[in-house]
Amino acid sequence: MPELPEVETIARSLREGRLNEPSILERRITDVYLLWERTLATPDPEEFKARLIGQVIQDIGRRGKFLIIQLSPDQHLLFHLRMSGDLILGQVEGPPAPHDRIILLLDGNLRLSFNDTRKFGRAWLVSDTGPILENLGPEPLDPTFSAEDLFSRLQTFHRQLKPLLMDQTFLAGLGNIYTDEALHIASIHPLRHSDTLTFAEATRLWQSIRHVLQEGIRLSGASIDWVYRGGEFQNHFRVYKRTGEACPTCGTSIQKIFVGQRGTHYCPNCQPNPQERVQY
DNA sequence: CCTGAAACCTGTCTGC
DNA sequence: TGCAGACAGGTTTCAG
Repeated sequence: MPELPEVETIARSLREGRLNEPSILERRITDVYLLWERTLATPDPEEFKARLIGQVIQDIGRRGKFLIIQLSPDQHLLFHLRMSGDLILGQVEGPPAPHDRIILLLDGNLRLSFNDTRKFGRAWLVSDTGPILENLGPEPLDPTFSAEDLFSRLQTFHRQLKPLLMDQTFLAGLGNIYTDEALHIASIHPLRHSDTLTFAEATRLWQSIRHVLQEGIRLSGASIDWVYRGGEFQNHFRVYKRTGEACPTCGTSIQKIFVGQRGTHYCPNCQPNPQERVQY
């Protein structure tokens, strides 16, 4: 499921609570179950359990698509949800749900489950988040991330624009949905090479990236298929999963192509193909 | 340096 | 109905 807005939505709901769900702040971890070993990246299962039990949750944050649960100044529990991961909080009742991979029991009869159908997700318990997070690019919603920053970074590479935007070392947080949406709003073709964008185009792209991410967060993320629940950004897609439907801007039929092995949706009128532009 | 393919997984949907 | 194949919100690794 998760791109930046979905991870941010989960982080906020765990931190602040929401309807019928309490905050997990200040809760103590009373027990740990590892139901699928490969979900745990580090440390080994025994140490994982021993170091977690008794810890109290101090804060919940996010960096890119990583969800970060801070337990103490030198104990951080990180989750990456990859394609199908989710964190589900509920009362302890009955057996684990299908696809639960890691379960934390919290005081107050609460159960925090890392549920992940496709088993791509990972968890890390580390004293220092540096090695895991240090290669991530800037946070797109950080107030210090400017259009000038994006423009200069784009000029550093001669790469297809969409895969570059989804490269987490270039920019942290965009995935397939929000990249397609941002490129459509900016009227830029996904196959443009990054160093061909003008400053005006880079500025439009910067604005559209921040806009779609903020809208995604405002709408509590996108809920598609069997994964995730609650968000409604999926009702506001302009191009994603709308192949053959009318472009909301000009009415042209939305096209789907593959870019870097990922399904890519765009409007051939609003986002002209660079290879078809007449060269003088 | 850049691109594409494959791998890691399970579930759903489409088409024959 | 059954079954093969394509595809899905991500990332890593390898070949060319």
